[in-house]
Amino acid sequence: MKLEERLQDRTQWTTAGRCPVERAMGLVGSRNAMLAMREAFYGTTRFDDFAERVGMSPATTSSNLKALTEAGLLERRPYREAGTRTRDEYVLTEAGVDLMPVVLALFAWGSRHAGETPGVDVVHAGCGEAVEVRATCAGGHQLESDDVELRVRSR
Amino acid sequence: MKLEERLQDRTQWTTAGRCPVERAMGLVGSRNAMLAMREAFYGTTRFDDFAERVGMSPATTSSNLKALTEAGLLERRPYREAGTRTRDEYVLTEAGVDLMPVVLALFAWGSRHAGETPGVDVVHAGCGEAVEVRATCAGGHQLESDDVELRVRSR
DNA sequence: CCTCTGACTATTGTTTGCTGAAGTCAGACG
DNA sequence: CGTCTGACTTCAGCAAACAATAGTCAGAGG
Repeated sequence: MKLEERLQDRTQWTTAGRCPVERAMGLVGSRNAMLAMREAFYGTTRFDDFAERVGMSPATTSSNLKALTEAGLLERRPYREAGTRTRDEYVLTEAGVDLMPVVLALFAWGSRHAGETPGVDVVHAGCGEAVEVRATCAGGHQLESDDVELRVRSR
Repeated sequence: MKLEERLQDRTQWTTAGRCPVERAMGLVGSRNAMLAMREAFYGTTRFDDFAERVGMSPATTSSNLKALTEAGLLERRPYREAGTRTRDEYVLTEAGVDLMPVVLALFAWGSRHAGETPGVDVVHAGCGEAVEVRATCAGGHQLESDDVELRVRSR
């Protein structure tokens, strides 16, 4: 990765919450919060299912779902099954869906580098090929590490 | 995201460290560990620079760099500046470079959804266009959330 | 009205991540 | 030989994340 000249001295601007990576990690930076988002992508919507599938206590489930809802990644929506009362389910918002590249990139990295064979793959539903997460520019060109540059926002 | 039929009942397989996302979060799941990786992408290699730019104490810096090195994301390499003694620097390994999509995806998501304007953009060094992180299949097709499916690994 | 279920909340205690300050250690240089 | 610097390590302590258990609460069904 390259840095624009005036960013070379980065002791100043990287700290103190200026970095988007840092702010993102503040929201989904704990293990269970990220796993809750993973579950949301897997289609989980109910409180007890989040708790069981992530393997976290109800208290942790409650605080994580609340934090993710307040951050705008999940939305509470009332639903009703026949013969039961109205309940709330947690569904992904647009901002939540936007986090999918992060989760898929973690999945891909974990499959390649973190220990034993996972047993589960993420594939393109159409062609069955493995899903990869790549950086592209607006033109659609694939980028390598060296093609990426950090710049101060122009305006 | 879709799930293969035999994965529909996922109370079993999602827990107990079977998921690559979970294993990945075990390594870079803390805020400072991820920020240390961000710094490595920004070109930081020295102990004190990691500490200052991430904003973490030397103790935390030490344990994070050690953990990342043991996990194979960073590598210690001796270097020498004229007139000083030999020192070690921390450089990205191949596995470390592979994590770039995760960091870029967090950067992109944070820029769009996490609060104030970041002031810094990631762009394609060649054309200056913003970098996006997208899921693609091996054929290179861009995938939306609905195009992605989870399957049990065949062999 | 009582029970049952899904969805929580509250309490207690433990573990992990982190900070701040102080100390160590190797070797270049005066 | 003593100092200085970069790169750590050690220690004490705090705060957040988390687990385990128990309790609450709303409403449908009996």
